[in-house]
Amino acid sequence: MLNLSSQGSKTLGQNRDDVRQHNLSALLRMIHQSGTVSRSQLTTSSGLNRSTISDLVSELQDLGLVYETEASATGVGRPSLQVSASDQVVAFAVNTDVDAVTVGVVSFAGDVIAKKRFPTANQPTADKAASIAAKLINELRGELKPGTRIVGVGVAVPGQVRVVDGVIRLAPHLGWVEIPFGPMLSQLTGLPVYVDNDASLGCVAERIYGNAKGFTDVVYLFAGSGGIGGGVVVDGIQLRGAAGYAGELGHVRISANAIKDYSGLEGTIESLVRRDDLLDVFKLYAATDDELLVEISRTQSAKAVKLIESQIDNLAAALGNFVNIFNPQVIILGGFIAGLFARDSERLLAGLRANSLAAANERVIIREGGLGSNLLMIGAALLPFNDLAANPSTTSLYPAKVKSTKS
Amino acid sequence: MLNLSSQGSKTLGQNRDDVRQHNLSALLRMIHQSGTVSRSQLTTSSGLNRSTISDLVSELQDLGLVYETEASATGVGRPSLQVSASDQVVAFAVNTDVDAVTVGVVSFAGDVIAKKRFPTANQPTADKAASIAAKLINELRGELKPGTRIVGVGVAVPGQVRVVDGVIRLAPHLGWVEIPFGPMLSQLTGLPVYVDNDASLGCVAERIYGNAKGFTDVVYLFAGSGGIGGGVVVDGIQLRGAAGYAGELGHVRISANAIKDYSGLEGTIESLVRRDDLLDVFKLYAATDDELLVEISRTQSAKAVKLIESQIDNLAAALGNFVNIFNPQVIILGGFIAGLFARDSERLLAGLRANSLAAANERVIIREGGLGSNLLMIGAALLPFNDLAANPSTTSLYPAKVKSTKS
DNA sequence: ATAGGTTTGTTGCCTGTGACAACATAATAG
DNA sequence: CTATTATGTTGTCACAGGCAACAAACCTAT
Repeated sequence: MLNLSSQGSKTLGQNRDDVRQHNLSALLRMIHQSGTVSRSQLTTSSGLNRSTISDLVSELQDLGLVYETEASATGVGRPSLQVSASDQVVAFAVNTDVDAVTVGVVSFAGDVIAKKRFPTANQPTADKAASIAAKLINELRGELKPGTRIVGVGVAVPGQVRVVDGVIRLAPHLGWVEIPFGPMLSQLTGLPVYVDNDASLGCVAERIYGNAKGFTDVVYLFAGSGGIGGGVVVDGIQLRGAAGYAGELGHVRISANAIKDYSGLEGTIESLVRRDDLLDVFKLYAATDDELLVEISRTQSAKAVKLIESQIDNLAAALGNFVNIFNPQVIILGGFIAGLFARDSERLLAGLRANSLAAANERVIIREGGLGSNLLMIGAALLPFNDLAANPSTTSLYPAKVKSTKS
Repeated sequence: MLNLSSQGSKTLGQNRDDVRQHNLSALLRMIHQSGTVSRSQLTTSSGLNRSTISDLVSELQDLGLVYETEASATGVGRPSLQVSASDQVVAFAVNTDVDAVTVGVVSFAGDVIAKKRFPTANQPTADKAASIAAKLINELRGELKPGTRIVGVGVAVPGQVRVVDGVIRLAPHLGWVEIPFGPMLSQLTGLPVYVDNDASLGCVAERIYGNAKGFTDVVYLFAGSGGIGGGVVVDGIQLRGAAGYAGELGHVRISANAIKDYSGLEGTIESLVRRDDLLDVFKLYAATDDELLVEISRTQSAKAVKLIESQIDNLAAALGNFVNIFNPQVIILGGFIAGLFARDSERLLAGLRANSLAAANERVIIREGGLGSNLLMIGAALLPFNDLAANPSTTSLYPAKVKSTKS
């Protein structure tokens, strides 16, 4: 019941059935990512014929994945029909964090319909987290409108995930090692479960719905209480590597410093740009990100400023590396490092220029993330949705109400 | 006359003509990369029907790109026809280096048919290099067998290249800045010219013909007198980035050290793992790579050993970063760093483990490059050949003998 | 040798898919 | 109200690949 998403298209040969699937899939992906598109837009951007689009869209409609509405006229000529992603098709998004398990319902149109957060006293064990997630999923499943169909469950985990089989190899903050979380949750819910690293999913979410929308080459860096995670999109495709561990940007070494990070590596960004250090200097304990960002932006304390400048310099060195390695169009910053950038963007940009090749850094755009608290819900839900978009006519969907418990 | 190779397949829609092109292209790529394949192998690995393969192969044959031969029987059943890449179709490969301009003739089958090296006293200017390259190309062009057809010219440059238009942004060792080398050479030869970074091309060459053959996720690192360059293949596709500057692995910072590398960046691998330092300690001046490798392998001098160990440790830190970032299946080392690995592979592997996440490093294979002195010839020739393979029926070829000079 | 089995090449026919053209429909412009 | 423009719809067509039947070339066994 565990699926692996096929994103790298290695179509060596292509028989004729594949063409239909490919076109169906391409259209569905466009509709999914836009939410709503007109049929004429689909025609122009796909290069297919009007009549073909008509045929394909009605097939997607028959599958219940999209619906058409008449649009009010905007110009000359007959107004084109608007095609929208169905809000009757949903995925569950799960985020297992140190202090809570969060489950959301995300529609195929990209909206977070519902969200439940279950706080935990300490880091939950994997078993505990799985049963909490399953419980929340079942509650939310019961609250769905009748007729709603479920694609599957996407899980965002702060750790290294073997994507093919949903095994969490190491989640240092949770203390999880070699946990087959995907199969576990699949067993409990009877739904297909997909698991990936949280920052990688954040990157993909920002690329499709957020501040990296429209770019093909994106570097994403997220810094939270659990260290620094990263994600990369190369030529429009998520960087996964051989087994799915690629994009561990927080553990990139930039210094011979012997301070270790949460995964035991020395001199990495994660070890040098620490949220706790900021909290210490501000004498804040257990602050929210918003409170921390306010302090970063307004502090005048010499000690705090010095720390901030040091963190900016280290961040700049790391970003310089990423620019040399990936030559991205845009770098998205999430978490408190976005605050560092906001505090002194000139210093960060100067450091970036000093640490990277001119040709590669001359056009890089640095931005904060744009998706806020729904980032991981949207990102995790993209896992099942991507699989649906890849095989629109063969992916099986699951009903809102559970009739019989099947494993 | 300057072409840009289309490797990232962003086929949103797909009309029916595209299918034929796609299949033709897929077959041709298989034949190109294998040199010779049987038709039955093409059938099984493409998934297409026997009759379709027959049809497609005869079209490729009509285009003069491949030819068929009868094979001696190897087992039960009718022996399958062998399909080979034509050796009547060639590309020129150019390498502009500090001490010479080298031009080779590479057949579509992957063999280096001829090679001419033109030594230069100092670093040549770009104009000089272009005219030398054009002269060598014209000489070699005259020596081609009649009937040979030319796909184009591929240029490997030690520097940052904007791939789309063949402009060399910065080649520090050559002292070239903002040189439209592609258009210049295209003007002089009347042939389409493709330009890319040398190490990136080396990576692709190793992946297709060398020691990374068959792998989809490859990191390549080459260290020579001109510093350290890198190339990356992700999910079977060359990492290029937004403008083609991606993969500058030599300029990745691993230390806060203030030593600058050839591009002016501090604390990078290129600044810490230097060929000149080794030459100094061995009291070698202007040694060849082979001589240097012998010294590295046999030296017992305490000072030399200490330097080697320090270089290995720095190399390990860099490779650890790449493992965390790319999660590759294999890392290929070229130049004198292959000698470092051979000298003490245990130390390098231990350092790699200390500097990367266990999940990502557990299956990495480290190897030396396998293509030797023809590496860059083969790599550069892949640029025009890739374009040919992408559009087999529409790419125009050029005759061996120049009838009229056309710009 | 000869027959039978196996694998592959070839040929003719069929099917599915998208292109295309003609027409219908719905908006704007005057 | 007509002309123009853009889009949806319908029927026909072309073409690529699948498929089945047959032929060809190899091996093995008797």
